Amino acid sequence: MKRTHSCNALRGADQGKDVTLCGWVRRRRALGNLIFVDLRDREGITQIVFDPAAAPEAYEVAKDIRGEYVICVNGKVRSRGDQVNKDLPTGEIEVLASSIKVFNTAETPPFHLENEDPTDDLRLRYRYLDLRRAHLQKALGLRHKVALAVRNCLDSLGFWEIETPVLSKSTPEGARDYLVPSRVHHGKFYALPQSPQLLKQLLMVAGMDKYFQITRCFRDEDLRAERQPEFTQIDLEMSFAEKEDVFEVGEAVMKTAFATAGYEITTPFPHMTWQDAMDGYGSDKPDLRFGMVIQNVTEIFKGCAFPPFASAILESGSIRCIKVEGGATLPRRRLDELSEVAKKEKAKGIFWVKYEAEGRKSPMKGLTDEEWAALEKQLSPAEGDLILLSAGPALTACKGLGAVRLQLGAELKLIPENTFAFTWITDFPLFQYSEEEGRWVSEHHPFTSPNALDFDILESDPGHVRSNSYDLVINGYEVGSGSVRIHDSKLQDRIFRLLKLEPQQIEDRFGFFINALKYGAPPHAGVAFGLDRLTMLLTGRNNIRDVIAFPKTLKATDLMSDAPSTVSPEQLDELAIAVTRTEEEELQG
RNA sequence: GCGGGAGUAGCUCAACUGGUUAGAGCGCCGCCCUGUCACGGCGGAGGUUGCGAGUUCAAGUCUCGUCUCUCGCGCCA
Repeated sequence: MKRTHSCNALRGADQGKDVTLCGWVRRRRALGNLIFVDLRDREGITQIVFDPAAAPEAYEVAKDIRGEYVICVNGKVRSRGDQVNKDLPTGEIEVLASSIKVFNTAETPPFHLENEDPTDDLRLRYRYLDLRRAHLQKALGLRHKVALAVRNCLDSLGFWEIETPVLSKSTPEGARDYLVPSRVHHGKFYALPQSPQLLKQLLMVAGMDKYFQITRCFRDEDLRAERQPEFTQIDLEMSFAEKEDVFEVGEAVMKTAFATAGYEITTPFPHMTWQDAMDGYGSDKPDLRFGMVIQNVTEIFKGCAFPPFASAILESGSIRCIKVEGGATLPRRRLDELSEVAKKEKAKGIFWVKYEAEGRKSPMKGLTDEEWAALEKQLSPAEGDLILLSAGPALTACKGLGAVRLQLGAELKLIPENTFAFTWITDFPLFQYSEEEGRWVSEHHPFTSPNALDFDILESDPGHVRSNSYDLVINGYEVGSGSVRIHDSKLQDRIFRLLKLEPQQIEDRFGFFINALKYGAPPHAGVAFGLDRLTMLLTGRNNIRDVIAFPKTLKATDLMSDAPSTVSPEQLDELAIAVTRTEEEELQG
């Protein structure tokens, strides 16, 4: 029996057709001498009827089928008359079975495929069953469509998809690498790419002009809800391009991706400097779906007698605040909790002012009438509002309030559903001082071009050098990241030296790359978008696992196949590798 | 590495202040039922309360340790 239709294909107009459907038994309902089966495949559900009067042999077989059996049914489409099932696209019809073939039986699944998500470990252990569930089938279908549309979009813009190796060279600046031992060269290792960064730049040197690749990247770092050890990037690079050119391409890609999911979006996207993002939202990935912008009120409290403010200003700190509309109803206990949230970001805790019917209420004592008046002039609080203030170094005060802002945004339901707020964040600092390593390290990666305006302070004031880089932020998620690259080997060398890399280290790790820059490297720029996070946003989920077929746990294990696992002594010997301690030994102490 | 949450029947959960034989819904098995679609009715099976110690006359419940999953911080150029 060859399948003629999907389980979501048949409609009222198909009445009388002979069809063959294949799929899984979603549910069987036996009513004495009549059996209904909901047959499910990737596309949808069709009701099958087994009637002993019409097909006694098929009916006998159908008596014994159970949930998740794999069957093929031959039959005739017929109308359900006035018994339409409005919940199904195929609800107007059913198929009266004339014959049935059972391809395979199935054990009772360990969880209900129709209900809410069961616990995560169970889902991952039986991922092949979890994937039969509608939301995952939809997500993977959409992911495919998005990737396809993006490929076509980039092709139409003149980009070529070029593959780069997965077995590549370790580049210890940045995230931990996944290593692959070499059998041929004992003691040497390949690394799985954290991104195809250097190779795509070399493709620019090679004259490929416009490159893209939808490719897997690997980072051996601790995981989060939106972070997996291996993930897929829409990676692209273009020659003779400035950041505006990358924005244009990136916006075209986003427009295509969102259109695939049925969302019309507006381009170009707004821009915001890193400094403005930190000042206004306390984050380099601000969620712009709601307001509650952080304000600077330092000027108002210059010379203030309130000790926490006075000492903050004395230490050249800053006083920042947010106005929480309708927040005056928050109980004292909740305000204390929010203060803890701010403290987790190393802020000093927050002070509050409530505007109630009886008037202003606040534990802050010793503020003058002028100071109150100035604060209220700037924030114009209405009755029922709450003002939260944080004093201290500007960055930590903002980060603390930013964390509070996010919690309140969710708690007070200020975040509209099904909306997308896009922003390019620009002008990141190029370097960040690492106390741990006692040197400046790249904020982004060491191939990022500094802002030309800051060339002359590169060595003298590295902390204030801005980079020619940009992130695409959507709804508080970093969905893309890119930069204009350094294409001058002398400048690249200067950056490496500034990062205190030894000449020998530079030569060993990046020598081939610096060398390539000497052979006619064009100016170039690029960006990479996270396909997983993008699809996650498009499906309205908040976990990346829901758009990946076979994801790993937060501890980077695969519960289904039990990877990672031990290997045989023979395998290790062939690689000249000795395991000095195992997880089990470490656990025993 | 740090902090929070969860772990009780196949699944989702309940079990008060430590106290009877650890329950419910769904699922599963059997019988009945010709228009169901979360079918219905009757009956039944099913438990090492994650694991290990401890306190107690008595532990699902309290204490300590540990494992797994998860959320966040650090980390993630």
